[in-house]
Amino acid sequence: MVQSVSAPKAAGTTGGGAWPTIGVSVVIFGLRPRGDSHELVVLLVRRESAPFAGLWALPGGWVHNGEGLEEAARRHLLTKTGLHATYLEQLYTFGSPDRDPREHRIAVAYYALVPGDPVGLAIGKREARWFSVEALPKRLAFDNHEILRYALWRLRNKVGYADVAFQLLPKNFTLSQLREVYEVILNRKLDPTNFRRKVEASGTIVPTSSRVEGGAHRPPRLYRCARRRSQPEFTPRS
Amino acid sequence: MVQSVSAPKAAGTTGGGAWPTIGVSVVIFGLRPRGDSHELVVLLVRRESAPFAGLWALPGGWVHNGEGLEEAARRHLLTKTGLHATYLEQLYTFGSPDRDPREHRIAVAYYALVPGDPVGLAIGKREARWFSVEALPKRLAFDNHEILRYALWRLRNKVGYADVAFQLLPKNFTLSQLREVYEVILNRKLDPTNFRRKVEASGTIVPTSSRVEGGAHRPPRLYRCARRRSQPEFTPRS
DNA sequence: CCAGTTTGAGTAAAGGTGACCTTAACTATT
DNA sequence: AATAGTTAAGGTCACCTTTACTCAAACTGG
Repeated sequence: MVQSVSAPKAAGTTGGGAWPTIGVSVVIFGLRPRGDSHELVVLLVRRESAPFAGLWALPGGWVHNGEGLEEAARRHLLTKTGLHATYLEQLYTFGSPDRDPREHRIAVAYYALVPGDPVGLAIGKREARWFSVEALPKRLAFDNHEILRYALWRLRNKVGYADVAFQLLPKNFTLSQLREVYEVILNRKLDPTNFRRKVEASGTIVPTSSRVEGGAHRPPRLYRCARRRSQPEFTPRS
Repeated sequence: MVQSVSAPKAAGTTGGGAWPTIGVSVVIFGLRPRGDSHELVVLLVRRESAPFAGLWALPGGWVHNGEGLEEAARRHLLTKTGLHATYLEQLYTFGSPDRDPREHRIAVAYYALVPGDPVGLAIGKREARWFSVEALPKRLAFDNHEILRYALWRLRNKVGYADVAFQLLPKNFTLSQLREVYEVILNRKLDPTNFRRKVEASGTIVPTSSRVEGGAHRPPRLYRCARRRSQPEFTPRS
């Protein structure tokens, strides 16, 4: 029953901040064509004001009172980038007192996957850009480098045991496309035959009747995800 | 710089709450003798004041300004129970606006493992008790039932691929003891021979020169964890 | 019509897992 | 003193999964 009357107000140097404030940060993963292949990219926005003005940062912001965390993440995702994420999962909560020089601000980090080739961003006034995960800016605002590193680690892990790769593809896809997603995320080549057998046995994809014609090779069959909207295997509702 | 001046208030009883407040909750797992075996138990404290007065709840409380999240979890763990956890890992952040009837309070949940047989608690004034995970109170305060369910799910998953089981045992232990920890957590019998082979091959334990004498059977060798203080495989520093 | 590509299917070796058997070493009982 | 009962510790075998590799099918472009 520790109840403080003074609400957190732009605390930091001021003596008024009794409790940490809270916000969300979203690591948005996408797939971008690169040569005859693709690369894994993340979306960063340029900070306009202090602290870290001019540096690139993860999209995010405040959590309103009465607003759920995932709801807040979706809101910032949409208003800052115009993107709809098909997949959104809580990552970790970063709460080091010195991660924001102004005040003790806790960030609940999420990561999102957006399907297709998200080249055009419906951005607002903010400058936003996709960065290859292999060529990130040297310095990012706050502890965003650490958040990103963790998100990448989690995605690479998760792709090994959960059906999360579809979320980066359009509704229908060939097995080659799906395999390429895995290859890009894991950063290594996979055997086409073994990959096919594994994913077919897992029952997570369903063959379509249509094929892709026009290639200089045998026309591949199109597949779709067996159960659309696959969410995290255990989703706390709160 | 999404600094909304008009903050949604309606923050519980206090009129000043523009943003959600933040706290930590800790799921503390222990091992308790039961018959000639053991059972997995969690520590709950009785709430003295509203809301949910009289109900059992997870230990926890506020995060101070300038205090790290894990630091806060350790503090509440120690002051409310007198226990030192050998293992502490962030679980999930629960932020549903209606999880606390008074105000929007976000809870960063941790789970902890305490070694040995933690029968005696150095509790303060609060009433605290160990509950078997098989016989929890019907109703818990807040969304603590959900947090607990998730913690148990995570522990059961984690024990399959990470070396966390040692954390519930004293420094030296026999393979039978270690196996029993797995059996209790997973709630099923394991083949002693196959378990031995697997854990020996994993290289996570080191044989000691000593054995346990006095049993009505061949004296078992004592082992210890290969790398003590095994922390989460990826530990964000922030 | 042939070269080149990817699709899609199959096969054999290697490694891990689960079920089961056997011996070792000690205590308690007869 | 012998024996039954217990768990420790080591081994084997069948089965499944993974990995590496081979090969035919189907299409396009020259």
